[in-house]
Amino acid sequence: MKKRITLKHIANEFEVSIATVSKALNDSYEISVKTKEKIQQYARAHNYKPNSVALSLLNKKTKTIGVIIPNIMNNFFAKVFVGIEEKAAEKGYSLISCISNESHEKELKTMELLKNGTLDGFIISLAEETQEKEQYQHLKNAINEGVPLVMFDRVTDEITCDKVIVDDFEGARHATNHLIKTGCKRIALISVIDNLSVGKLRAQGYEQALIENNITINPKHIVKIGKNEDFETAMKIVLADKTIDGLLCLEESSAVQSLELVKRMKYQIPENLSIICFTNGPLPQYVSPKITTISQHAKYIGETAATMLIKRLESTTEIPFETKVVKTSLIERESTKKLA
Amino acid sequence: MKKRITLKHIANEFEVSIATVSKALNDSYEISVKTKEKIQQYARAHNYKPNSVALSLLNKKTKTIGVIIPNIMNNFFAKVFVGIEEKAAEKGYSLISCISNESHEKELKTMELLKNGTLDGFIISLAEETQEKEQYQHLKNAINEGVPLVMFDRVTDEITCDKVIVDDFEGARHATNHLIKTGCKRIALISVIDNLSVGKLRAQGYEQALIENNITINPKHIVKIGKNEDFETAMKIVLADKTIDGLLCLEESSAVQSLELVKRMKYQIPENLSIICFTNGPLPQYVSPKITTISQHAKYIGETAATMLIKRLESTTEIPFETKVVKTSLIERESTKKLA
DNA sequence: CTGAAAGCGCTAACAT
DNA sequence: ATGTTAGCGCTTTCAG
Repeated sequence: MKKRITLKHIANEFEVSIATVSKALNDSYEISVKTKEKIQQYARAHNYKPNSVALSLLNKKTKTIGVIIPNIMNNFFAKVFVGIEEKAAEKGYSLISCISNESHEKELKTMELLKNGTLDGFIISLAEETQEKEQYQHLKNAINEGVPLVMFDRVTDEITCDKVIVDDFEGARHATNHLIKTGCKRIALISVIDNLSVGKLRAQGYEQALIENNITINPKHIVKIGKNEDFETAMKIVLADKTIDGLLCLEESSAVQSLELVKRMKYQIPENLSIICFTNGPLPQYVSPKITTISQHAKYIGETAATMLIKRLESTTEIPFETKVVKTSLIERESTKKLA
Repeated sequence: MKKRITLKHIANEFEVSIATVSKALNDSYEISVKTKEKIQQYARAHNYKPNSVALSLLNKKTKTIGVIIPNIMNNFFAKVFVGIEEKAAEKGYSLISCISNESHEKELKTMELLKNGTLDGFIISLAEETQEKEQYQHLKNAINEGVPLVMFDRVTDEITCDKVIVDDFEGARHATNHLIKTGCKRIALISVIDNLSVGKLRAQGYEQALIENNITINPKHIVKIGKNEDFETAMKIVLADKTIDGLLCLEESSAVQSLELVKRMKYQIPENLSIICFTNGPLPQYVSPKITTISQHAKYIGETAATMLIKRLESTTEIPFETKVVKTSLIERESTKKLA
């Protein structure tokens, strides 16, 4: 085990000062070509790497971004993370990543912990619990302390900062419209995420589409299922209404589960019942029939968030805060009828 | 935007030395109770946080672990990551994470980049390309430079370090045996990962089970499908042999795809054809029939890897290298027959 | 062309 | 009980 070599070692080796070595390695014009060459060569041979901790201390920049994500097992967040990672790596930033696991406390603690100089800025999507409790003090603190922040997907109006969000309202509205255009008349909304900002927006988009099409909103068709309720039981209650001919599921797992259920109940899909769900992960495309989904362009969201943050970090001037809204796309598959 | 407060500020405030402030905040016996109280209170009021970069420079420890993962969209790796994260957070470590994206170059570059003092150690699973090319110089370098390393899942004998691996051989052997016990006589092996160490081990386990049961190994039943080959075409060629009554798929997506295919071909599952696959992700359990899987205990692997690394980092004495082998579990579902 | 000195924020041994 | 000094590894004036 050879230990890491420092400027000091090199300086001793050639009996010059540390400053000279530093300059030589930075190819300063102040140093003679001869000296530069021998020092650079020695450094290369001994695999010298500047200690980035020392540089961070000096520059008060760590070139590191903190990423706080509610749940990496969620396909959407995993994809966003990939986007962030790619952009960050491209721009020479490292990522310190934390999984809040939907816990407010974990989110808060890691933010406090990391605001100690290790990070230049944060990219965060709020934990479910944070959105439920509406406790945003930790975010306000970060802002106050001048730590740049970019929020994505699960955001809040309480905080003024850069944001990247999905056009959830429009995505749901468009999907609902699509169901209607393909002949569905009685569409149920299945939400297991009504505690999330995005869940609420999607529900609003659904209602808007119904209104625009002069369809009366039937509260019985709006199914909000909590963590502790049994999904299948709740679904059976809705599906007792045999006239239901469309399902808009606000995330993928409820769509896949519903699909299994209605298949067992002998529905023909999409003939008697159409299904669309949010989140374009592997699940909806591996089941049969393949489920039509609303893509949120997760990776692009990640890239955008990273780009926004890095731009702010590297800007010398003040930049006004921005909220970027990413449009969704409907990916038609087998669970919906074709447009005539 | 208030700026981060330092010991110096506090020292100025009370007209004492920086050392006094430092000691006061560390509750040193050297400092009078009065002084301690007023300084601590001031620090709290002004939200003082020690600058961890300065501390890292001083202690030559960053309390940060680098995690290099081939692909976070892969359910197995995502789960391992969760395990690592949980353990690391518990022990007060942060994670710098990189996705190698199966690229040797990305893996190599990030390792070189991060070996600059930012990290205390690495947890890594090799990129596919690294295993194919068998280029391990970057890992050897890390070892030589005294950077502790823990490898998991995709490892190599070329490197001597702590390892956490799955008992892939035994998992495949056990699964194959299970198929045989439930009546399967002609079992095909479906591998899209024969370029990976784990893929090879699983294939060996399969063969071992056949040998033990006096079943002749039929090369036509061993299907290795490369990245550029069409999965469905390859499967149809195998399934032209109508006597095949079992499939052992070495990862989940090929199992799900096979399932769809054989369902279309009107096989009854598990009556005429049984299926088992590796990796216990959501996919196999959401399809119908639910697929029997081999769980690798991904999260536990992550926890173990993190524990091993941290133990080494915090140990003052030399610890011999260890390889922990995690046993798989068979999770029986609907795609296999019940044992009599 | 090279070096001495200061400083990034902090701790610890050593005065006083 | 408090302060001084040195140093972690590096860059950057400013002198020489």
